[in-house]
Amino acid sequence: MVTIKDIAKLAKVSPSTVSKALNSRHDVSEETKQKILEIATAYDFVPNVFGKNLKNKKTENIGVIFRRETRPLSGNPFYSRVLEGIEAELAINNFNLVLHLLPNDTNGVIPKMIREKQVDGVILGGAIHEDFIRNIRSKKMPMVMVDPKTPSREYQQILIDNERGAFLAVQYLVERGYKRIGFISGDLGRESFHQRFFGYKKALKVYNLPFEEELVVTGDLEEGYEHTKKLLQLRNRPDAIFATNDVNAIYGYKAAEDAGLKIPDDIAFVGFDDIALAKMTSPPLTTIRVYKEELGSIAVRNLIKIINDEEISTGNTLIPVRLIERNSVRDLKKENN
Amino acid sequence: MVTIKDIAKLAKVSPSTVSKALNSRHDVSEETKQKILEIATAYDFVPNVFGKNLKNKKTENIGVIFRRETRPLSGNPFYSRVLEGIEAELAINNFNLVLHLLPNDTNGVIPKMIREKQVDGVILGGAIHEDFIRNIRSKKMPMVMVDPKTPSREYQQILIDNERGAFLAVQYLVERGYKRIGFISGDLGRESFHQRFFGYKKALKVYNLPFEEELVVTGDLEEGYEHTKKLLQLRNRPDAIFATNDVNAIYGYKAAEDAGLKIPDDIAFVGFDDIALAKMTSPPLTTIRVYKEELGSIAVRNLIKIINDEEISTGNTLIPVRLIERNSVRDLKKENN
DNA sequence: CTGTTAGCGCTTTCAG
DNA sequence: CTGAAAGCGCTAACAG
Repeated sequence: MVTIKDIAKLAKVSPSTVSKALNSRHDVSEETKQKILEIATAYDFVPNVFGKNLKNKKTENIGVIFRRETRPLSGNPFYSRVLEGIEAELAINNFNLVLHLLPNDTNGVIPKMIREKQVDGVILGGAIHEDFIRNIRSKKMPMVMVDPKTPSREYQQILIDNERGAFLAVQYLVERGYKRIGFISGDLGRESFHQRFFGYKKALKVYNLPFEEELVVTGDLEEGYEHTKKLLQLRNRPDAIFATNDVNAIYGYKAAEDAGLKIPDDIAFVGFDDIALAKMTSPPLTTIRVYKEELGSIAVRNLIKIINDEEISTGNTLIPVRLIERNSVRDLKKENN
Repeated sequence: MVTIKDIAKLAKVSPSTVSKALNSRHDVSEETKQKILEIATAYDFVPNVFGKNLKNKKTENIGVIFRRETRPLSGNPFYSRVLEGIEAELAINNFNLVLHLLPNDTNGVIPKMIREKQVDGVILGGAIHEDFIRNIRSKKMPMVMVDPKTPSREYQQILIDNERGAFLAVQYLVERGYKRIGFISGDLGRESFHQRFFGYKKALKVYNLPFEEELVVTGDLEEGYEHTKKLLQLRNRPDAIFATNDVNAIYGYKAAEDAGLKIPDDIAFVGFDDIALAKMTSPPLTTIRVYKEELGSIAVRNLIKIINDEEISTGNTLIPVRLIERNSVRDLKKENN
């Protein structure tokens, strides 16, 4: 292991001069700096992070904490994409990504990396328990939350434009002639779903459609099958279903098929998230695209700003969404002409 | 930030005694040790990793490097599960997980964590380029490879029992009366697929079925649609298809449907991997289950042994597989009676 | 512009 | 059994 001392000896200067040269300080002559840099590269010198960090109290590590979802289908396709966005952005900014997955039974144990202060900041994602968040915050660690379970003004949050996404979905259906639009969703206690519900109601109001309690079924993240079944058993069943996540929509497909209905001929579906699977189903699912990598990338950029004190550590960032048209909705109006 | 010095002062002993007490050295009296430990907990003392590591040259970090696949569907469902297995096992062993995803255009740049020696060892996964692996090995970093693209005896590999898996799949079909079994796969240059091909041929031989070149179609990871289509256009089309990964099988479903065939009535499918999606398709896919978390967990355990010099750094570990019976194959024999 | 000195927090001799 | 001293690799303050 070649150290700064070795380089100093080779360059016939003092270690501090080497340090200055390597860190592009201004109090070194261009000449010696060049010589030192040459030798450093020649000997493949890499500064020891631990020596460095002991001094500057910077780790160049960012912690990423996601909740591990029980059902692999629900959490993964979404969060693994967010993670990719985070990873790419961190790599660009020369940070290491230290990953920790939280067991579902949030046992409140603070992860090693936080306890031992091995990260300069942390990004949280998924339905993380409030107690855990409070624990982290008590450590005064810079932090950013991606798609939080509950809203808060006490730390930075990167949010999906859920309300608008839901509005777009319902609007799309209404404009194509659908009038009884079912709503199936995971627990509305989760902020994202709550906002999507709000967008759904808002669209109904804007288009003068009645809001009917019986068309709303919510519960577990992946109960789309049961939810859809319930809606289909109504005396006056919906002609379309808006699912607040794609996984639920896809389970809904199955319920519709089992009930002998053809999609989109007998019933239309619109999802939310645009997971990879959405375009592989038959028919491919019309859905609201969430820019998952973007969420991750913005989270990183904001966190870095907080760490560098360039930005206050609260406030929200809203990531836009977009409707992706596929084949799970037909245009009733066009066909009626 | 409370340091070992502070604790020393509070306990009225020297810093070195505190260090000994905290590390359960034997040259401290039980009495002082207890006192120190009490104070340490009372003041919520956590040793500074950087001070520690500067001394011991241990980082308590393990690097995990996966190749980021272009098509999210192919790599993710498999590797994100392996990653979960790795994470859980590392957490148990009190290591941090430092994640790095390799761009597809392996630009040969060594990740920061390796360059700066911030990890004690590294786990590689996915179709990683040979040059990159060589680069890492030149750093003399302990390493373990999960499901390697190419075999090697120069480092530890954690392998799936691919040959047996493929054998089981084909055997299952043969025993149910299938005689013309198509084989669709990603590139056979990838070791896992090559072994599955071997298992396929072996089973045919054991059951005295002819091996027919025209029934084998290989290529890109997710060309299952095209591959299946090609097989279905044969004058004498196969009565079953064995796909070396579930994603291909599921694309194959679509090709079969588009050709007006019912699964499993007109054609049977068996996949490989058992990704979460496999049981959600219609019909649910019979496939070979790979214990993905297990792969990750074993990788970690072996790597730790290598780091601790308890095990030589070469050799393979084979993870067993199992056939999961669902509804994409019917029993031709039973029905013929 | 350069080098000396001190110190980040911890561990490890080694003398007492 | 305890503590003083030295040092891991690096940086910063301050003389020169």
